[in-house]
Amino acid sequence: MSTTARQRYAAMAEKLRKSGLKSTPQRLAIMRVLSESKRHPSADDIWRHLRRRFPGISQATVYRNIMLIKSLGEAYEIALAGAGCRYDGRKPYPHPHVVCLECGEIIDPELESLRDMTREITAASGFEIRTFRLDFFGRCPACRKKN
Amino acid sequence: MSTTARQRYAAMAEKLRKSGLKSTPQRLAIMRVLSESKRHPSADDIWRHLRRRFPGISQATVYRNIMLIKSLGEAYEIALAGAGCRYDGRKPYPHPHVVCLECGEIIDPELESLRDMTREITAASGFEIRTFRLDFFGRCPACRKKN
DNA sequence: CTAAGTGCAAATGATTTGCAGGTAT
DNA sequence: ATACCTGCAAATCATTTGCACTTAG
Repeated sequence: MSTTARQRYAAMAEKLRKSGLKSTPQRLAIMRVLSESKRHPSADDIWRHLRRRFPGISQATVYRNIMLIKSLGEAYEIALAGAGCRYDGRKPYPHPHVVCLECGEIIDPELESLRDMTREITAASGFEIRTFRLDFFGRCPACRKKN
Repeated sequence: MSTTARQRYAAMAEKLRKSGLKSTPQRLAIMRVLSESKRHPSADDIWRHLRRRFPGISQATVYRNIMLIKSLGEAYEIALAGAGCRYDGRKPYPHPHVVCLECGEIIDPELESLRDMTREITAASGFEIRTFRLDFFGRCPACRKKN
């Protein structure tokens, strides 16, 4: 693993400090969850998790801070169809996902062909590509064995 | 153009008839809009459009019928982040989109590299890929000229 | 001190559902 | 005749916002 959770958290907290905004306990705790979670948690997941330590924390605070952290460029929003959004604080930039339709597992593949595809689109459409969303859905190796 | 709006509408209406469900005027009108619109309309767009001919039509009817048409395999839901869903009745199967961040235009590119990418994912992850969502966002040629 | 942040509850906006009356087959 | 449908309004669900009260710097 090239970047550790600790490093991600430090980078987030540092960016926050530099921004001049306040480092509240709730805000830092949300950053910690985002930096550590490999599960692409939803706002609700984060809220539930933090209620242990901050019994009175409100969902509004979680949403507001996720929004802030996104705007600092330190979290990436994954909008999977149907359900609400999920967030990735470990790779805070657009990247492809592969989602298992049976167990819900999400993996982040490295795709050599992504560069080619972007080029192909630019050539064919004349668009200047800024970002993307690229999700594949199927059955993971474990679920393929089960059935 | 390989398939005309007329052909798409006929295919939809035919599938509906075969399903044993009723061919109500509202339902057929929604199919007509979906088969003709190149704009990937939202449920609200369709509702607004149909209010001319059906002054009392409700949004619920539009939503219920879009859901039905989707389940017949005759429309494809495009879940763009932020805004609500939009629908494609002309290509009722998964396909990539390129969306202009400024004017909202959506085009459907043909991507040679999609096959390669699917292969690459299968090889790298062991997933059996069933479907995908693939959206690129940027600025269209017209908007690039403006600024 | 005081701008920024928080909790709470009410507001949103897209979509859905319950129900009573209509309509296609 | 009778399922299936429709319109209406109320209900969801995730997310956002207004407001009065804290708190970090």
